[in-house]
Amino acid sequence: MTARPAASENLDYLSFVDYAIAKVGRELPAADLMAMRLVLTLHRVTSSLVYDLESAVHRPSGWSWPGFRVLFVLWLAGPLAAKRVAELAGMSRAAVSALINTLERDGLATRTRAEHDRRAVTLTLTDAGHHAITTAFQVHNEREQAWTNALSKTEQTTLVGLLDKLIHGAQAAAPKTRF
Amino acid sequence: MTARPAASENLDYLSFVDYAIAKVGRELPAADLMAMRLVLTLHRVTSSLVYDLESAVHRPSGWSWPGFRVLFVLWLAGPLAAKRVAELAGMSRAAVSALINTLERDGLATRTRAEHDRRAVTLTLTDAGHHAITTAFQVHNEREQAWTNALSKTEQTTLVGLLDKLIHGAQAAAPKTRF
DNA sequence: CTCATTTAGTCAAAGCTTTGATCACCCTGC
DNA sequence: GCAGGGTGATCAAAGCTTTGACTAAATGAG
Repeated sequence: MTARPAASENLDYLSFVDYAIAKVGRELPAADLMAMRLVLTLHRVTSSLVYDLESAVHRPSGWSWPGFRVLFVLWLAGPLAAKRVAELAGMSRAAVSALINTLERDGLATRTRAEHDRRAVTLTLTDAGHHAITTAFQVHNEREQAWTNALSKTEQTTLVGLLDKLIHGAQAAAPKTRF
Repeated sequence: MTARPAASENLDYLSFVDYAIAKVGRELPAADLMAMRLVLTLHRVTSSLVYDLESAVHRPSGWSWPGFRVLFVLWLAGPLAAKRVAELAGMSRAAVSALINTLERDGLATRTRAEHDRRAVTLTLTDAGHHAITTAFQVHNEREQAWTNALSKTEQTTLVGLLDKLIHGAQAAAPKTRF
């Protein structure tokens, strides 16, 4: 995990983490290098993972990662108000609104005015949308397995536990998480 | 970590993970639920973290998270060709090109034609850019500490180790990671 | 009942992202 | 020395993101 920092000419995306930590340690001795390493690593792992899933699974099928997230929420939590979709998928209401334009155009979801609240819009998966998400999810899940197979079941459980602890602790520290 | 799945009306961004896993387990018994949980959790933790850092630290100072990433790379690895910045910051050359337009306009970085290769462009931090990134990084790092304080030092080390193992394993499995 | 406040959704502006041209330049082989 | 192929940067198109403004509808206080 901490190979000897390479010279700056030989760096790549991953080895840059070690290099950066060594350099910041010299430039700003007061910095918390462990916090820095953790955030940098977390971000790089997740970016690589999302990039891989999007480019290997979703874009070849003609959709985007955000579109997948919306379809996924609608698939599992049924017809929902746009506001609820935004909360569960972790995006703004405006983003859901824009995304639904695309999904509706492609025939995957529909927008209907809600019964009791005429401001609200209810989003529903079409049959085509349901078929699309179940098909896509299976390929998606196979790819997830390819990634997680690098860890034993015990390690996977430990990792999830630590991530849960991290996010619940963060909520307690009251950072601005929107969610 | 696995509270009893809530009814769909009471879900929020975090509890949706448990709900989704329970539901997929019923709908698609062949799915690997642990892989699903790991990816979902990893994505949600990282999104929350990035959103917090961006909205609490970077946007108030007038820059974006991607802009920070470019400045960070230039700060630590010195004047660099645009291509190298793209590799180290984990974005496309086109993205760097667009980002530098903004950074140059704001006086934080400069573009100069490279000596030996007149196609290439060398990116350099201005004094203002250097001051901006060192100031921003310290606030950034304090916020990183607020997050990571939820874990003990031992847990932090374990988490980084597991993330490293995950990404190195993923590279071995040859997914499309770009990096 | 009515006026003020809150809330849902959409739009606009600005920025970042990607892929796929396109142009300029380097470099190797003949 | 020069043609062909490879490479660096930029641009264009399309999509997603955010915040903030705006409309319309629900709600609540008096």
